[in-house]
Amino acid sequence: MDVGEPLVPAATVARLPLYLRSLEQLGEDDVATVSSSRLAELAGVNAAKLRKDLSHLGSYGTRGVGYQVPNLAAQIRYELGLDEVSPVVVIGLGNLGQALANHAGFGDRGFPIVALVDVDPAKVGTRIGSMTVAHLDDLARIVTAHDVQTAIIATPVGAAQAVCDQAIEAGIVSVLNFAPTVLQVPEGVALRPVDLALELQILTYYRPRVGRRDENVRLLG
Amino acid sequence: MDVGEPLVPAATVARLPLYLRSLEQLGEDDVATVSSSRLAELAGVNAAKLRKDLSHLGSYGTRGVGYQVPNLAAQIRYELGLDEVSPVVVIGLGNLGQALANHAGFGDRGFPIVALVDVDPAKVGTRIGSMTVAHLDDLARIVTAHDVQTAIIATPVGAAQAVCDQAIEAGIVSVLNFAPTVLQVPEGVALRPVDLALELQILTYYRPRVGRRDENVRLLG
DNA sequence: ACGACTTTGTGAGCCAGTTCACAAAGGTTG
DNA sequence: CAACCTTTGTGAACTGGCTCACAAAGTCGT
Repeated sequence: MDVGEPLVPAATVARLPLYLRSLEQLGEDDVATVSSSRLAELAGVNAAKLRKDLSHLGSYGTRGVGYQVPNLAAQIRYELGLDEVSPVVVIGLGNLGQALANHAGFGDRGFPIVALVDVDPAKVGTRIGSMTVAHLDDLARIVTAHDVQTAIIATPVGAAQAVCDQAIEAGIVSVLNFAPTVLQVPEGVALRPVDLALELQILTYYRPRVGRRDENVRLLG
Repeated sequence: MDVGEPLVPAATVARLPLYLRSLEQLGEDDVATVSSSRLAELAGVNAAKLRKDLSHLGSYGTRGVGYQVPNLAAQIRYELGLDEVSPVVVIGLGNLGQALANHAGFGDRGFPIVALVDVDPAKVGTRIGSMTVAHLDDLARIVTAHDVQTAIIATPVGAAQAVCDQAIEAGIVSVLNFAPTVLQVPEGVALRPVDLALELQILTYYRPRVGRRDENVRLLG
């Protein structure tokens, strides 16, 4: 477990930010150390799973005591690549895009939004929050100027693939897609889809309903 | 595979809305029938997996032809419980909450937002889109009046658990949580967390980086 | 009516991820 | 300093989900 570089399983990677979130909350309360069982409780996962997850990043807790809160947080940040700030561009400024542009949660957690882009002439040039909307054609210039690697796509479905292609062409290597459609990206580009209505649809299945087996009604990852 | 009621695996349930989305797109183009391989391609999954998923809902395709598009869509809708419209209330009208309130994607897909709720006196009484913001204290009344079962929580972290408890008290049985914190809900209430910054953090791990193993750079569910 | 072709539905094997349970490691106390 | 207590790190068993591959079922052209 430390040959070359240990490979972290996808399921673990998806949970590391969750642990980090809890650790940051603990840090704000000046808690110096935390046990796996307590941290697992905060993160809403099983303690054994948490320990196994942490073992993948070669983390050192102290037996009998637990983990150093700031220490472990730093290790997770390093592993995820969060040790430096990642500027983000938002593409598509409909309702959702505008909200995401204003959403403080991104900047607070290391993803400042540094540019906004759209194609609609009615939107280009207007100000949203403290930024001016640029035209999609300027994307390549913006990406280079701000060294942006991450794009949030919030365009209509019809435009999403073309916009995505253009963003990758401009140098984007990491895409968070809010358009409810499947995007194709070349090898070497990271993509994550987020479909808000789809989440509600999943919830609906688990919502208790009459005349249906409802044993499996519970919370889910 | 049809004794009593077949139980659908969680992984399958999470994909059904994805299939439905593709089917609805096909339907708009008046495509009558689709093969598993084509549908799988559209949904971005493996064809065998798609067929196994559909087999869980006892769906009948025709060998040599494929699936009837409207038919299969209806079956998935039924299985998920989407055969009737589910009104939703948004709680917490900061930046994100306001955007979600205006987001057309919910109403379009069967989840009309029928009420907005906040505690801030500066917000209560103001209009957002076509709705007036009500006070959190009115939640129980609203839930009963509109027969709302689903709440979207978009409050700050500090308020989220209390608000969630209150919503459940008021009769909510299905919660989509945008506050970046773990919520506890009683048995019988369905909960799904959505943490937008967390998605970016996961992306960051898979984004190609120098001086790091980067073999596993690809798209992920 | 029959043969060629397409595509489904699924058994079997496989792989990843989860849980269990415990030995080893460190701290702490008398 | 030794016995005790807590908590980690992990091997081993297990579970669920994924993929493969193919027989069965159906269509379509002739």
